[in-house]
Amino acid sequence: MTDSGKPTLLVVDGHSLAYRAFFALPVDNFTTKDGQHTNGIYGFLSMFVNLVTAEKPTHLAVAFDTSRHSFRTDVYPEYKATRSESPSEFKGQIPLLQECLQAMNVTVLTKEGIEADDILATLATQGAEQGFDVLVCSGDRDTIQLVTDDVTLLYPSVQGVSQLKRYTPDAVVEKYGLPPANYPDIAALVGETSDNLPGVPKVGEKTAVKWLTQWGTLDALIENAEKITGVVGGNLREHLDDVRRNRSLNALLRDVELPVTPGDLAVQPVDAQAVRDIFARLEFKTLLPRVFDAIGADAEAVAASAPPAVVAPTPTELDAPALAAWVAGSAGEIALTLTTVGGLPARIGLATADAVAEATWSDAVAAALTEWLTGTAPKVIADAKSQVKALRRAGVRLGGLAFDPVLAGWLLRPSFPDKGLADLVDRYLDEKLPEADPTQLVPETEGATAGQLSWYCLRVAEAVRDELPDSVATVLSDIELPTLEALADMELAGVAVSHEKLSSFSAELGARSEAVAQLAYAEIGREVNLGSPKQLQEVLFEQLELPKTRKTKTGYSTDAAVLADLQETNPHPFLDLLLQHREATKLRQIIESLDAAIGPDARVHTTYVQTGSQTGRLSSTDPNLQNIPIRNEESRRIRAAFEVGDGFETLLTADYSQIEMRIMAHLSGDVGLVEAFNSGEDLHRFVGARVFGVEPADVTPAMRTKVKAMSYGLVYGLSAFGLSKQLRIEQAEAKRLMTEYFARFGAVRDYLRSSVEQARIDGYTETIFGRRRPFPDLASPNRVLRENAERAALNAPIQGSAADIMKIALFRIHDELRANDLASRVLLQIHDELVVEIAPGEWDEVERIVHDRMGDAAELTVPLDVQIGRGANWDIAGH
DNA sequence: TTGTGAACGTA
DNA sequence: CGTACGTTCACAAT
Repeated sequence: MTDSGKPTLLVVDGHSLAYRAFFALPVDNFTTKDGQHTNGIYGFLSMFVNLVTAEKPTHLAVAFDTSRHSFRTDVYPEYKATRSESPSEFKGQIPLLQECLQAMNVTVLTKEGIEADDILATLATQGAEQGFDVLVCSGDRDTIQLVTDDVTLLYPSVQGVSQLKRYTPDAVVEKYGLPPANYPDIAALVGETSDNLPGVPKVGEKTAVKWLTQWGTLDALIENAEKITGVVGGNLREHLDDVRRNRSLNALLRDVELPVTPGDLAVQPVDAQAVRDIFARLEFKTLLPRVFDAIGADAEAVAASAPPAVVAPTPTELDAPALAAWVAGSAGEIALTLTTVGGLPARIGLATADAVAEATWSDAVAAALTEWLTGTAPKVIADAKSQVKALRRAGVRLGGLAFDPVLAGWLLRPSFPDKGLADLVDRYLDEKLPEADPTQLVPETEGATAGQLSWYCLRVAEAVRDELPDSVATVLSDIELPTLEALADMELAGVAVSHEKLSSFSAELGARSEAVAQLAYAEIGREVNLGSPKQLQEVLFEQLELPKTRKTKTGYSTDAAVLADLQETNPHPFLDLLLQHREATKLRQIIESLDAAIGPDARVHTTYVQTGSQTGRLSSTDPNLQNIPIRNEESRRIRAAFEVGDGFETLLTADYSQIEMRIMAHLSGDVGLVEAFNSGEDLHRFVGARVFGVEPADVTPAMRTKVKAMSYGLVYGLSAFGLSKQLRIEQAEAKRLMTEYFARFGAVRDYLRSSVEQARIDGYTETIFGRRRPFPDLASPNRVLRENAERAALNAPIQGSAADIMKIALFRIHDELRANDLASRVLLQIHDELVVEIAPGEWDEVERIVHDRMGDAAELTVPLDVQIGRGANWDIAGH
């Protein structure tokens, strides 16, 4: 009810608003477990709830189009004909949205051959006549004609569906210069491209308004068309038929026969149970209370429909012998959780389907459980690596790791940002994992105990398993879990890093960067913060008046590529000094953080995040040891600080050469590329010879550089534009290069194309070993999103297969070293490289194991080439 | 104190 | 307008 005391009728165009929401919301975050997209539904309902909350209508209806076919297409078959078919991902959401609205007891109106806006027009007209304040919410501009003193249009702004612009008669006049009733006249003259209604050429809003103001009505204008001078006048006379047609089509019907009248549309409380059911299917959680609040719901019905609250059982506290007996008496899988303090076990909690037990960790507990813990009895552990490490620190090597729901959840949805047990409980059980509020000294809610965590872990594991395709389950059991065990040992081992080497280098760089900074200040006559892109922009582009090149979100780029470009076109001593300063401070910063990470054992222990990538690679944090510099001579001094540890003889490095190109050769079966790898010739020389039509011996360094960039670029979905930029050559030449390349290695292109096409059909890509990565955006109507997805989908099977192969090699080496009682151990993995610490006298045997297990990790149509290096530090070993 | 963007290191 | 990562700093918002 409005201030005027009149009832308020809100009528909404469901189709157009859901369509806008569909484009506005990222599909990744709005896809159910079954793969149903819900972004349009969610976006619409969210906006709808806000609208109802803000406007508090007393009467309510939502109208939908039935199909593209309408009385308008009967009259003018080309109507909306240029509109691309709305994507099937969107269309499938409409029936579900209507189901939601029905559950909310909101009247849904459709009529064959009639568009939603005609229904709105009819209800608005009737509503105004019957004394309602009417609100029309639509994304179609034609509804402007409905605006009167009693009818207000709410129109979504460009920023998104959440921002609605209010069109009252005054607002329409302000925006268009004419009252609402004249809007269709303007639109008829200007035309509407999205509806495929061409208007008068060269006539825009301004001219249309001028004419209509002058002549009063469209009919008067048409009658006086002869009097209009100039080219536009001629255009008008030539297109009078179009104008008449437009005007007749953009007039909304106000007398559609409907099964209801505004009076029938009184807002009713939602059907709590039905809303809960459909929202559960769509996996909407936060929306539920918002709908109950906004539309209203019977409190009792809401309570009655709520699923019974799930409360974790209270664990039984047991002593060591009782716990051992509990384990012995339990059949099947047992979930295990160790809470830790300082990296050592603190409490142990166990759960089966019907019992939960826990105990404080002690030597007695460890002793009582050792047989079970180290044996093959199957255990389920969430985020197992940290707990496996804690147990190893306590002297127990866990056996029988059967399942990790966190790893499994990541394999199912590698893009999901949070993947801990709490997120899985939320997603797969639709429950909340009790967590103590860390900001409160005395938390209101207690966090789950070790036993309860195990109880949740076991239930989540069951739910996740249900969703796991066999091939993905195999990746988990045959690749990820064995890898986890190897990573735990690598992290515990750490790598010896020389504080002395680092600190002297750091001091050197510190002095240099200070000296360079002073020289740079002298060049520009003042001191600025050389690390501040903002201040640098001022210096470069204002003070020195250098040409502005690449834009960033916040201004102009000052990155190394831009500075190098500027140095070529507008040499200035400041540029070189700035680059030198950047380099020195960057190196110093890397050194400092590395130095800070050296532990009391003089070693650095990184953490490998097994769920850290979307492709299957590992990532490394605290510190990241996968991005230690190597590119230039100076930075290699950092690698020289990674040394063989006390009690060991030397370091070994082993890396795959061109593994991604080899995988490409294998997957594409390209005869030329396969031959390249089997010929023993240098890959880029071989490819260059083919592409440029010369003998391998005659391939110049420039030719080699080009095909090398091309080959690597292929794996990333490189374009001619990108290639030309990277090689600093003309786009035409880059294009020619690509054409020549594909003429010789056509199967490569065929493979890349078909793999993206297959991914579009399946909705995911797959590696050689069955690891999947979903790509919902391949179906996106948004070109940028779609093309980004295409490049990522092209790369995923290649990068992912390489990651699989390296993981397999890694755990087999790890396992074989242990099985053969060798003290040598793997320390680091850098995607295609391993660093191994060799114990005295073990070089020969370990070298053979590493070489062979890396070489036979996968059976490809081309050999896997492995390069081995040896040295007292990483720099020497890496050569 | 926290979040974001630019920049830059690796494969 | 080339994929996949993590870290640091400056700067703005809080």
